[in-house]
This record gives sequence, structure tokens and C-alpha cells, in this order.
Amino acid sequence: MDTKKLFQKFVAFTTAVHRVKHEMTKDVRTGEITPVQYDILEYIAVSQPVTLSEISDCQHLSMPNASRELKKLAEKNLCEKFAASEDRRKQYIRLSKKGEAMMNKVFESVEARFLERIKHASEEDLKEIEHALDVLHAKAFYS
Amino acid sequence: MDTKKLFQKFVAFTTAVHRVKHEMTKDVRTGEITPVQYDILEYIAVSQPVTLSEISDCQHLSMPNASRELKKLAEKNLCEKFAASEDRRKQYIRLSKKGEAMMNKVFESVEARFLERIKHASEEDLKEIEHALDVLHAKAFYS
DNA sequence: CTCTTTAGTTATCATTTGATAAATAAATCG
DNA sequence: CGATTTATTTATCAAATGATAACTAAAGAG
Repeated sequence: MDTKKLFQKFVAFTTAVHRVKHEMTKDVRTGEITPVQYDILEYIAVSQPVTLSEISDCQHLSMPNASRELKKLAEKNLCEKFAASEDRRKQYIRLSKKGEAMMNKVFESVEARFLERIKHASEEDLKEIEHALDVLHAKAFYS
Repeated sequence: MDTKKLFQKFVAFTTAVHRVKHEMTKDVRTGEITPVQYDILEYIAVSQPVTLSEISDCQHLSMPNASRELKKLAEKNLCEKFAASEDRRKQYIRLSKKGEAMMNKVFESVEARFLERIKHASEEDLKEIEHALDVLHAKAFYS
């Protein structure tokens, strides 16, 4: 196998994923939050409940900066902190009602665009897409 | 086909691509340039020669901001502008020798990590990966 | 019970990024 | 030719982000 060619495809593909993701989410960000705050909210939505340390690690933010941004999100009533019973230093974070509502709207909108994007795909195509997602996730974009 | 489930895979996959790309490129950025400047350089490297307007469009930067960042890159001798003969308002932009050298090193390093990432894949696996890249690029992450 | 480590906060400062207004200069349109 | 559009620049300001130091409070180790 010509891995050089494979690598080029890998790069082009990665760029395409970036572009498409940006296009699908660019206007879902309300004026209320910054890009970094949106990323944090998205992460919480998918992984809640999470700790501050996890946000810091996964979003590549220092603890002080993560703490600051989370405070702003809490002030905007988009997420809530609650103490962990096992360890009183820790706190778990989850979306508030308002945060849930916002992220639900976001995901609905993104899903609609996704469906639009695959609307001309046949049942076969969809199977192929699903399989391709599984393959790449497992063999190239694993953690 | 359960498109709900497919959408969830799509989201999880997109996140994984982000994460992997970040991991593969995080330390290739020398201290000399900012993240936005790195993105511009990467875009020039792949698409050169490009115009300022193209950078502005593709990198989602306003013209004034694109112009500013490009000026900084030119001052660092990482890229060069040259007038377009057809239209004297335009200028084409390409990497300088130094910029080429920098980006070559970057791509080498990323390629090495890519190879590391797929080193345990069999010849069959590689074929499957390549096919999956083609399928997804054409049917889900097209432009 | 001290010592060290872990989780998180607050404050501060520098840098980066984004947004906007106003300018130049060349191309194109009528 | 004059008016408009296109490509780009410069300047300026506000906001977002990143980095660092110094702090509190609880947990865990010996």
C-alpha cells in the first residue's frame, strides 16, 4: 500500500471534516457565548456530569482559564456546579435547564443539516457511510 | 436506516477527528507563530498560490484581519507576496523558502505520527481505511 | 499529626483575535 | 470619461484567550 497517498487522503479528509463541521455549526452559536464557551458547553452536553479538571484536560485549557470560563457560563445560567459527595474538593458540572434547552436547539439544527447533507443517499449509501464511520473511528481516529 | 443513530456516530466521529488532529499537530507549532497564523500557513502550503481574499474566505477571517496576519507572516519571512500580472489589484501568496522548510518539517512530523497510528494495520485494514476515507469524503463531508 | 498532593479559585497582565471605519488603487461598467 | 465595484491596506478599539503567581481547602501518605 502506498502510505504516502493514504496520508494525503487523510490530510485532505481531515480538512474536509473541519470545514463541514464549521459550516454546520457556525450560526448556532448565539451571541451570548464565545467560541471557547461553546466548546465547553458542547463537551458538557455530551459528557455530563464532568469535573473542572476534565474540562481543563479535554478542552486544552489551563485550570485557571477553565475555571474563569465556567464561572461565566454559570453566571449566564447555562450550567450548574454541584459538590461531589465522595470528595469535597471536587464538583460535578452539568447543564442547567436553560443550557439543556440551548444545546438541544443546537443539536436539532445540526442534525437537520446532517439529514439535508445525506438526503440524496440511498439505503445502501447510508449503510456504507455508517460502516465507514465505524472503520475510521476504530482504525485511524481512535484515542 | 436509523438516522438518529447515524447522526450520533457522525457527531462522535467528528469529535474524534478533532481530537486526533489536535494531538497530531499540537507541538508542531513553533513558538514563532500564533494558532491563526499556523492555520493560514497550512492553507497556503496546501493551496498555493493563493490570494488574500481566498485566505479571508477559507479561514473565516475578515479582510483587514487576514491582511494583518499575513503581513506578520511576511515580516517573519515565512511567506511572500507577488503581484498578479492579469490584475494589478491582486497579489498571489506563496510560502518562502523558510516557510516551505517549516511546513515540510511539520508535515513530516505529522506523517510520522500518522504512520505510527496505522502501523498495526494489516494490508486489508489499509485498503479498508482508504475506501472509508473515499466514501465519507464523497458522501458525508463533501463541499 | 505534619507533609504533600489534588482540585479549584482569584487576580493580573500580555497577547491574540475580532470588528469597524476609512483609505488607496486598479478594474469594470455604462 | 465618470461612477461603481473589487482587492487590499492601515489604523483603532474592544473582547477573548493564554499564562502565571499566589491562594484556599480537602484528601491522602507516612
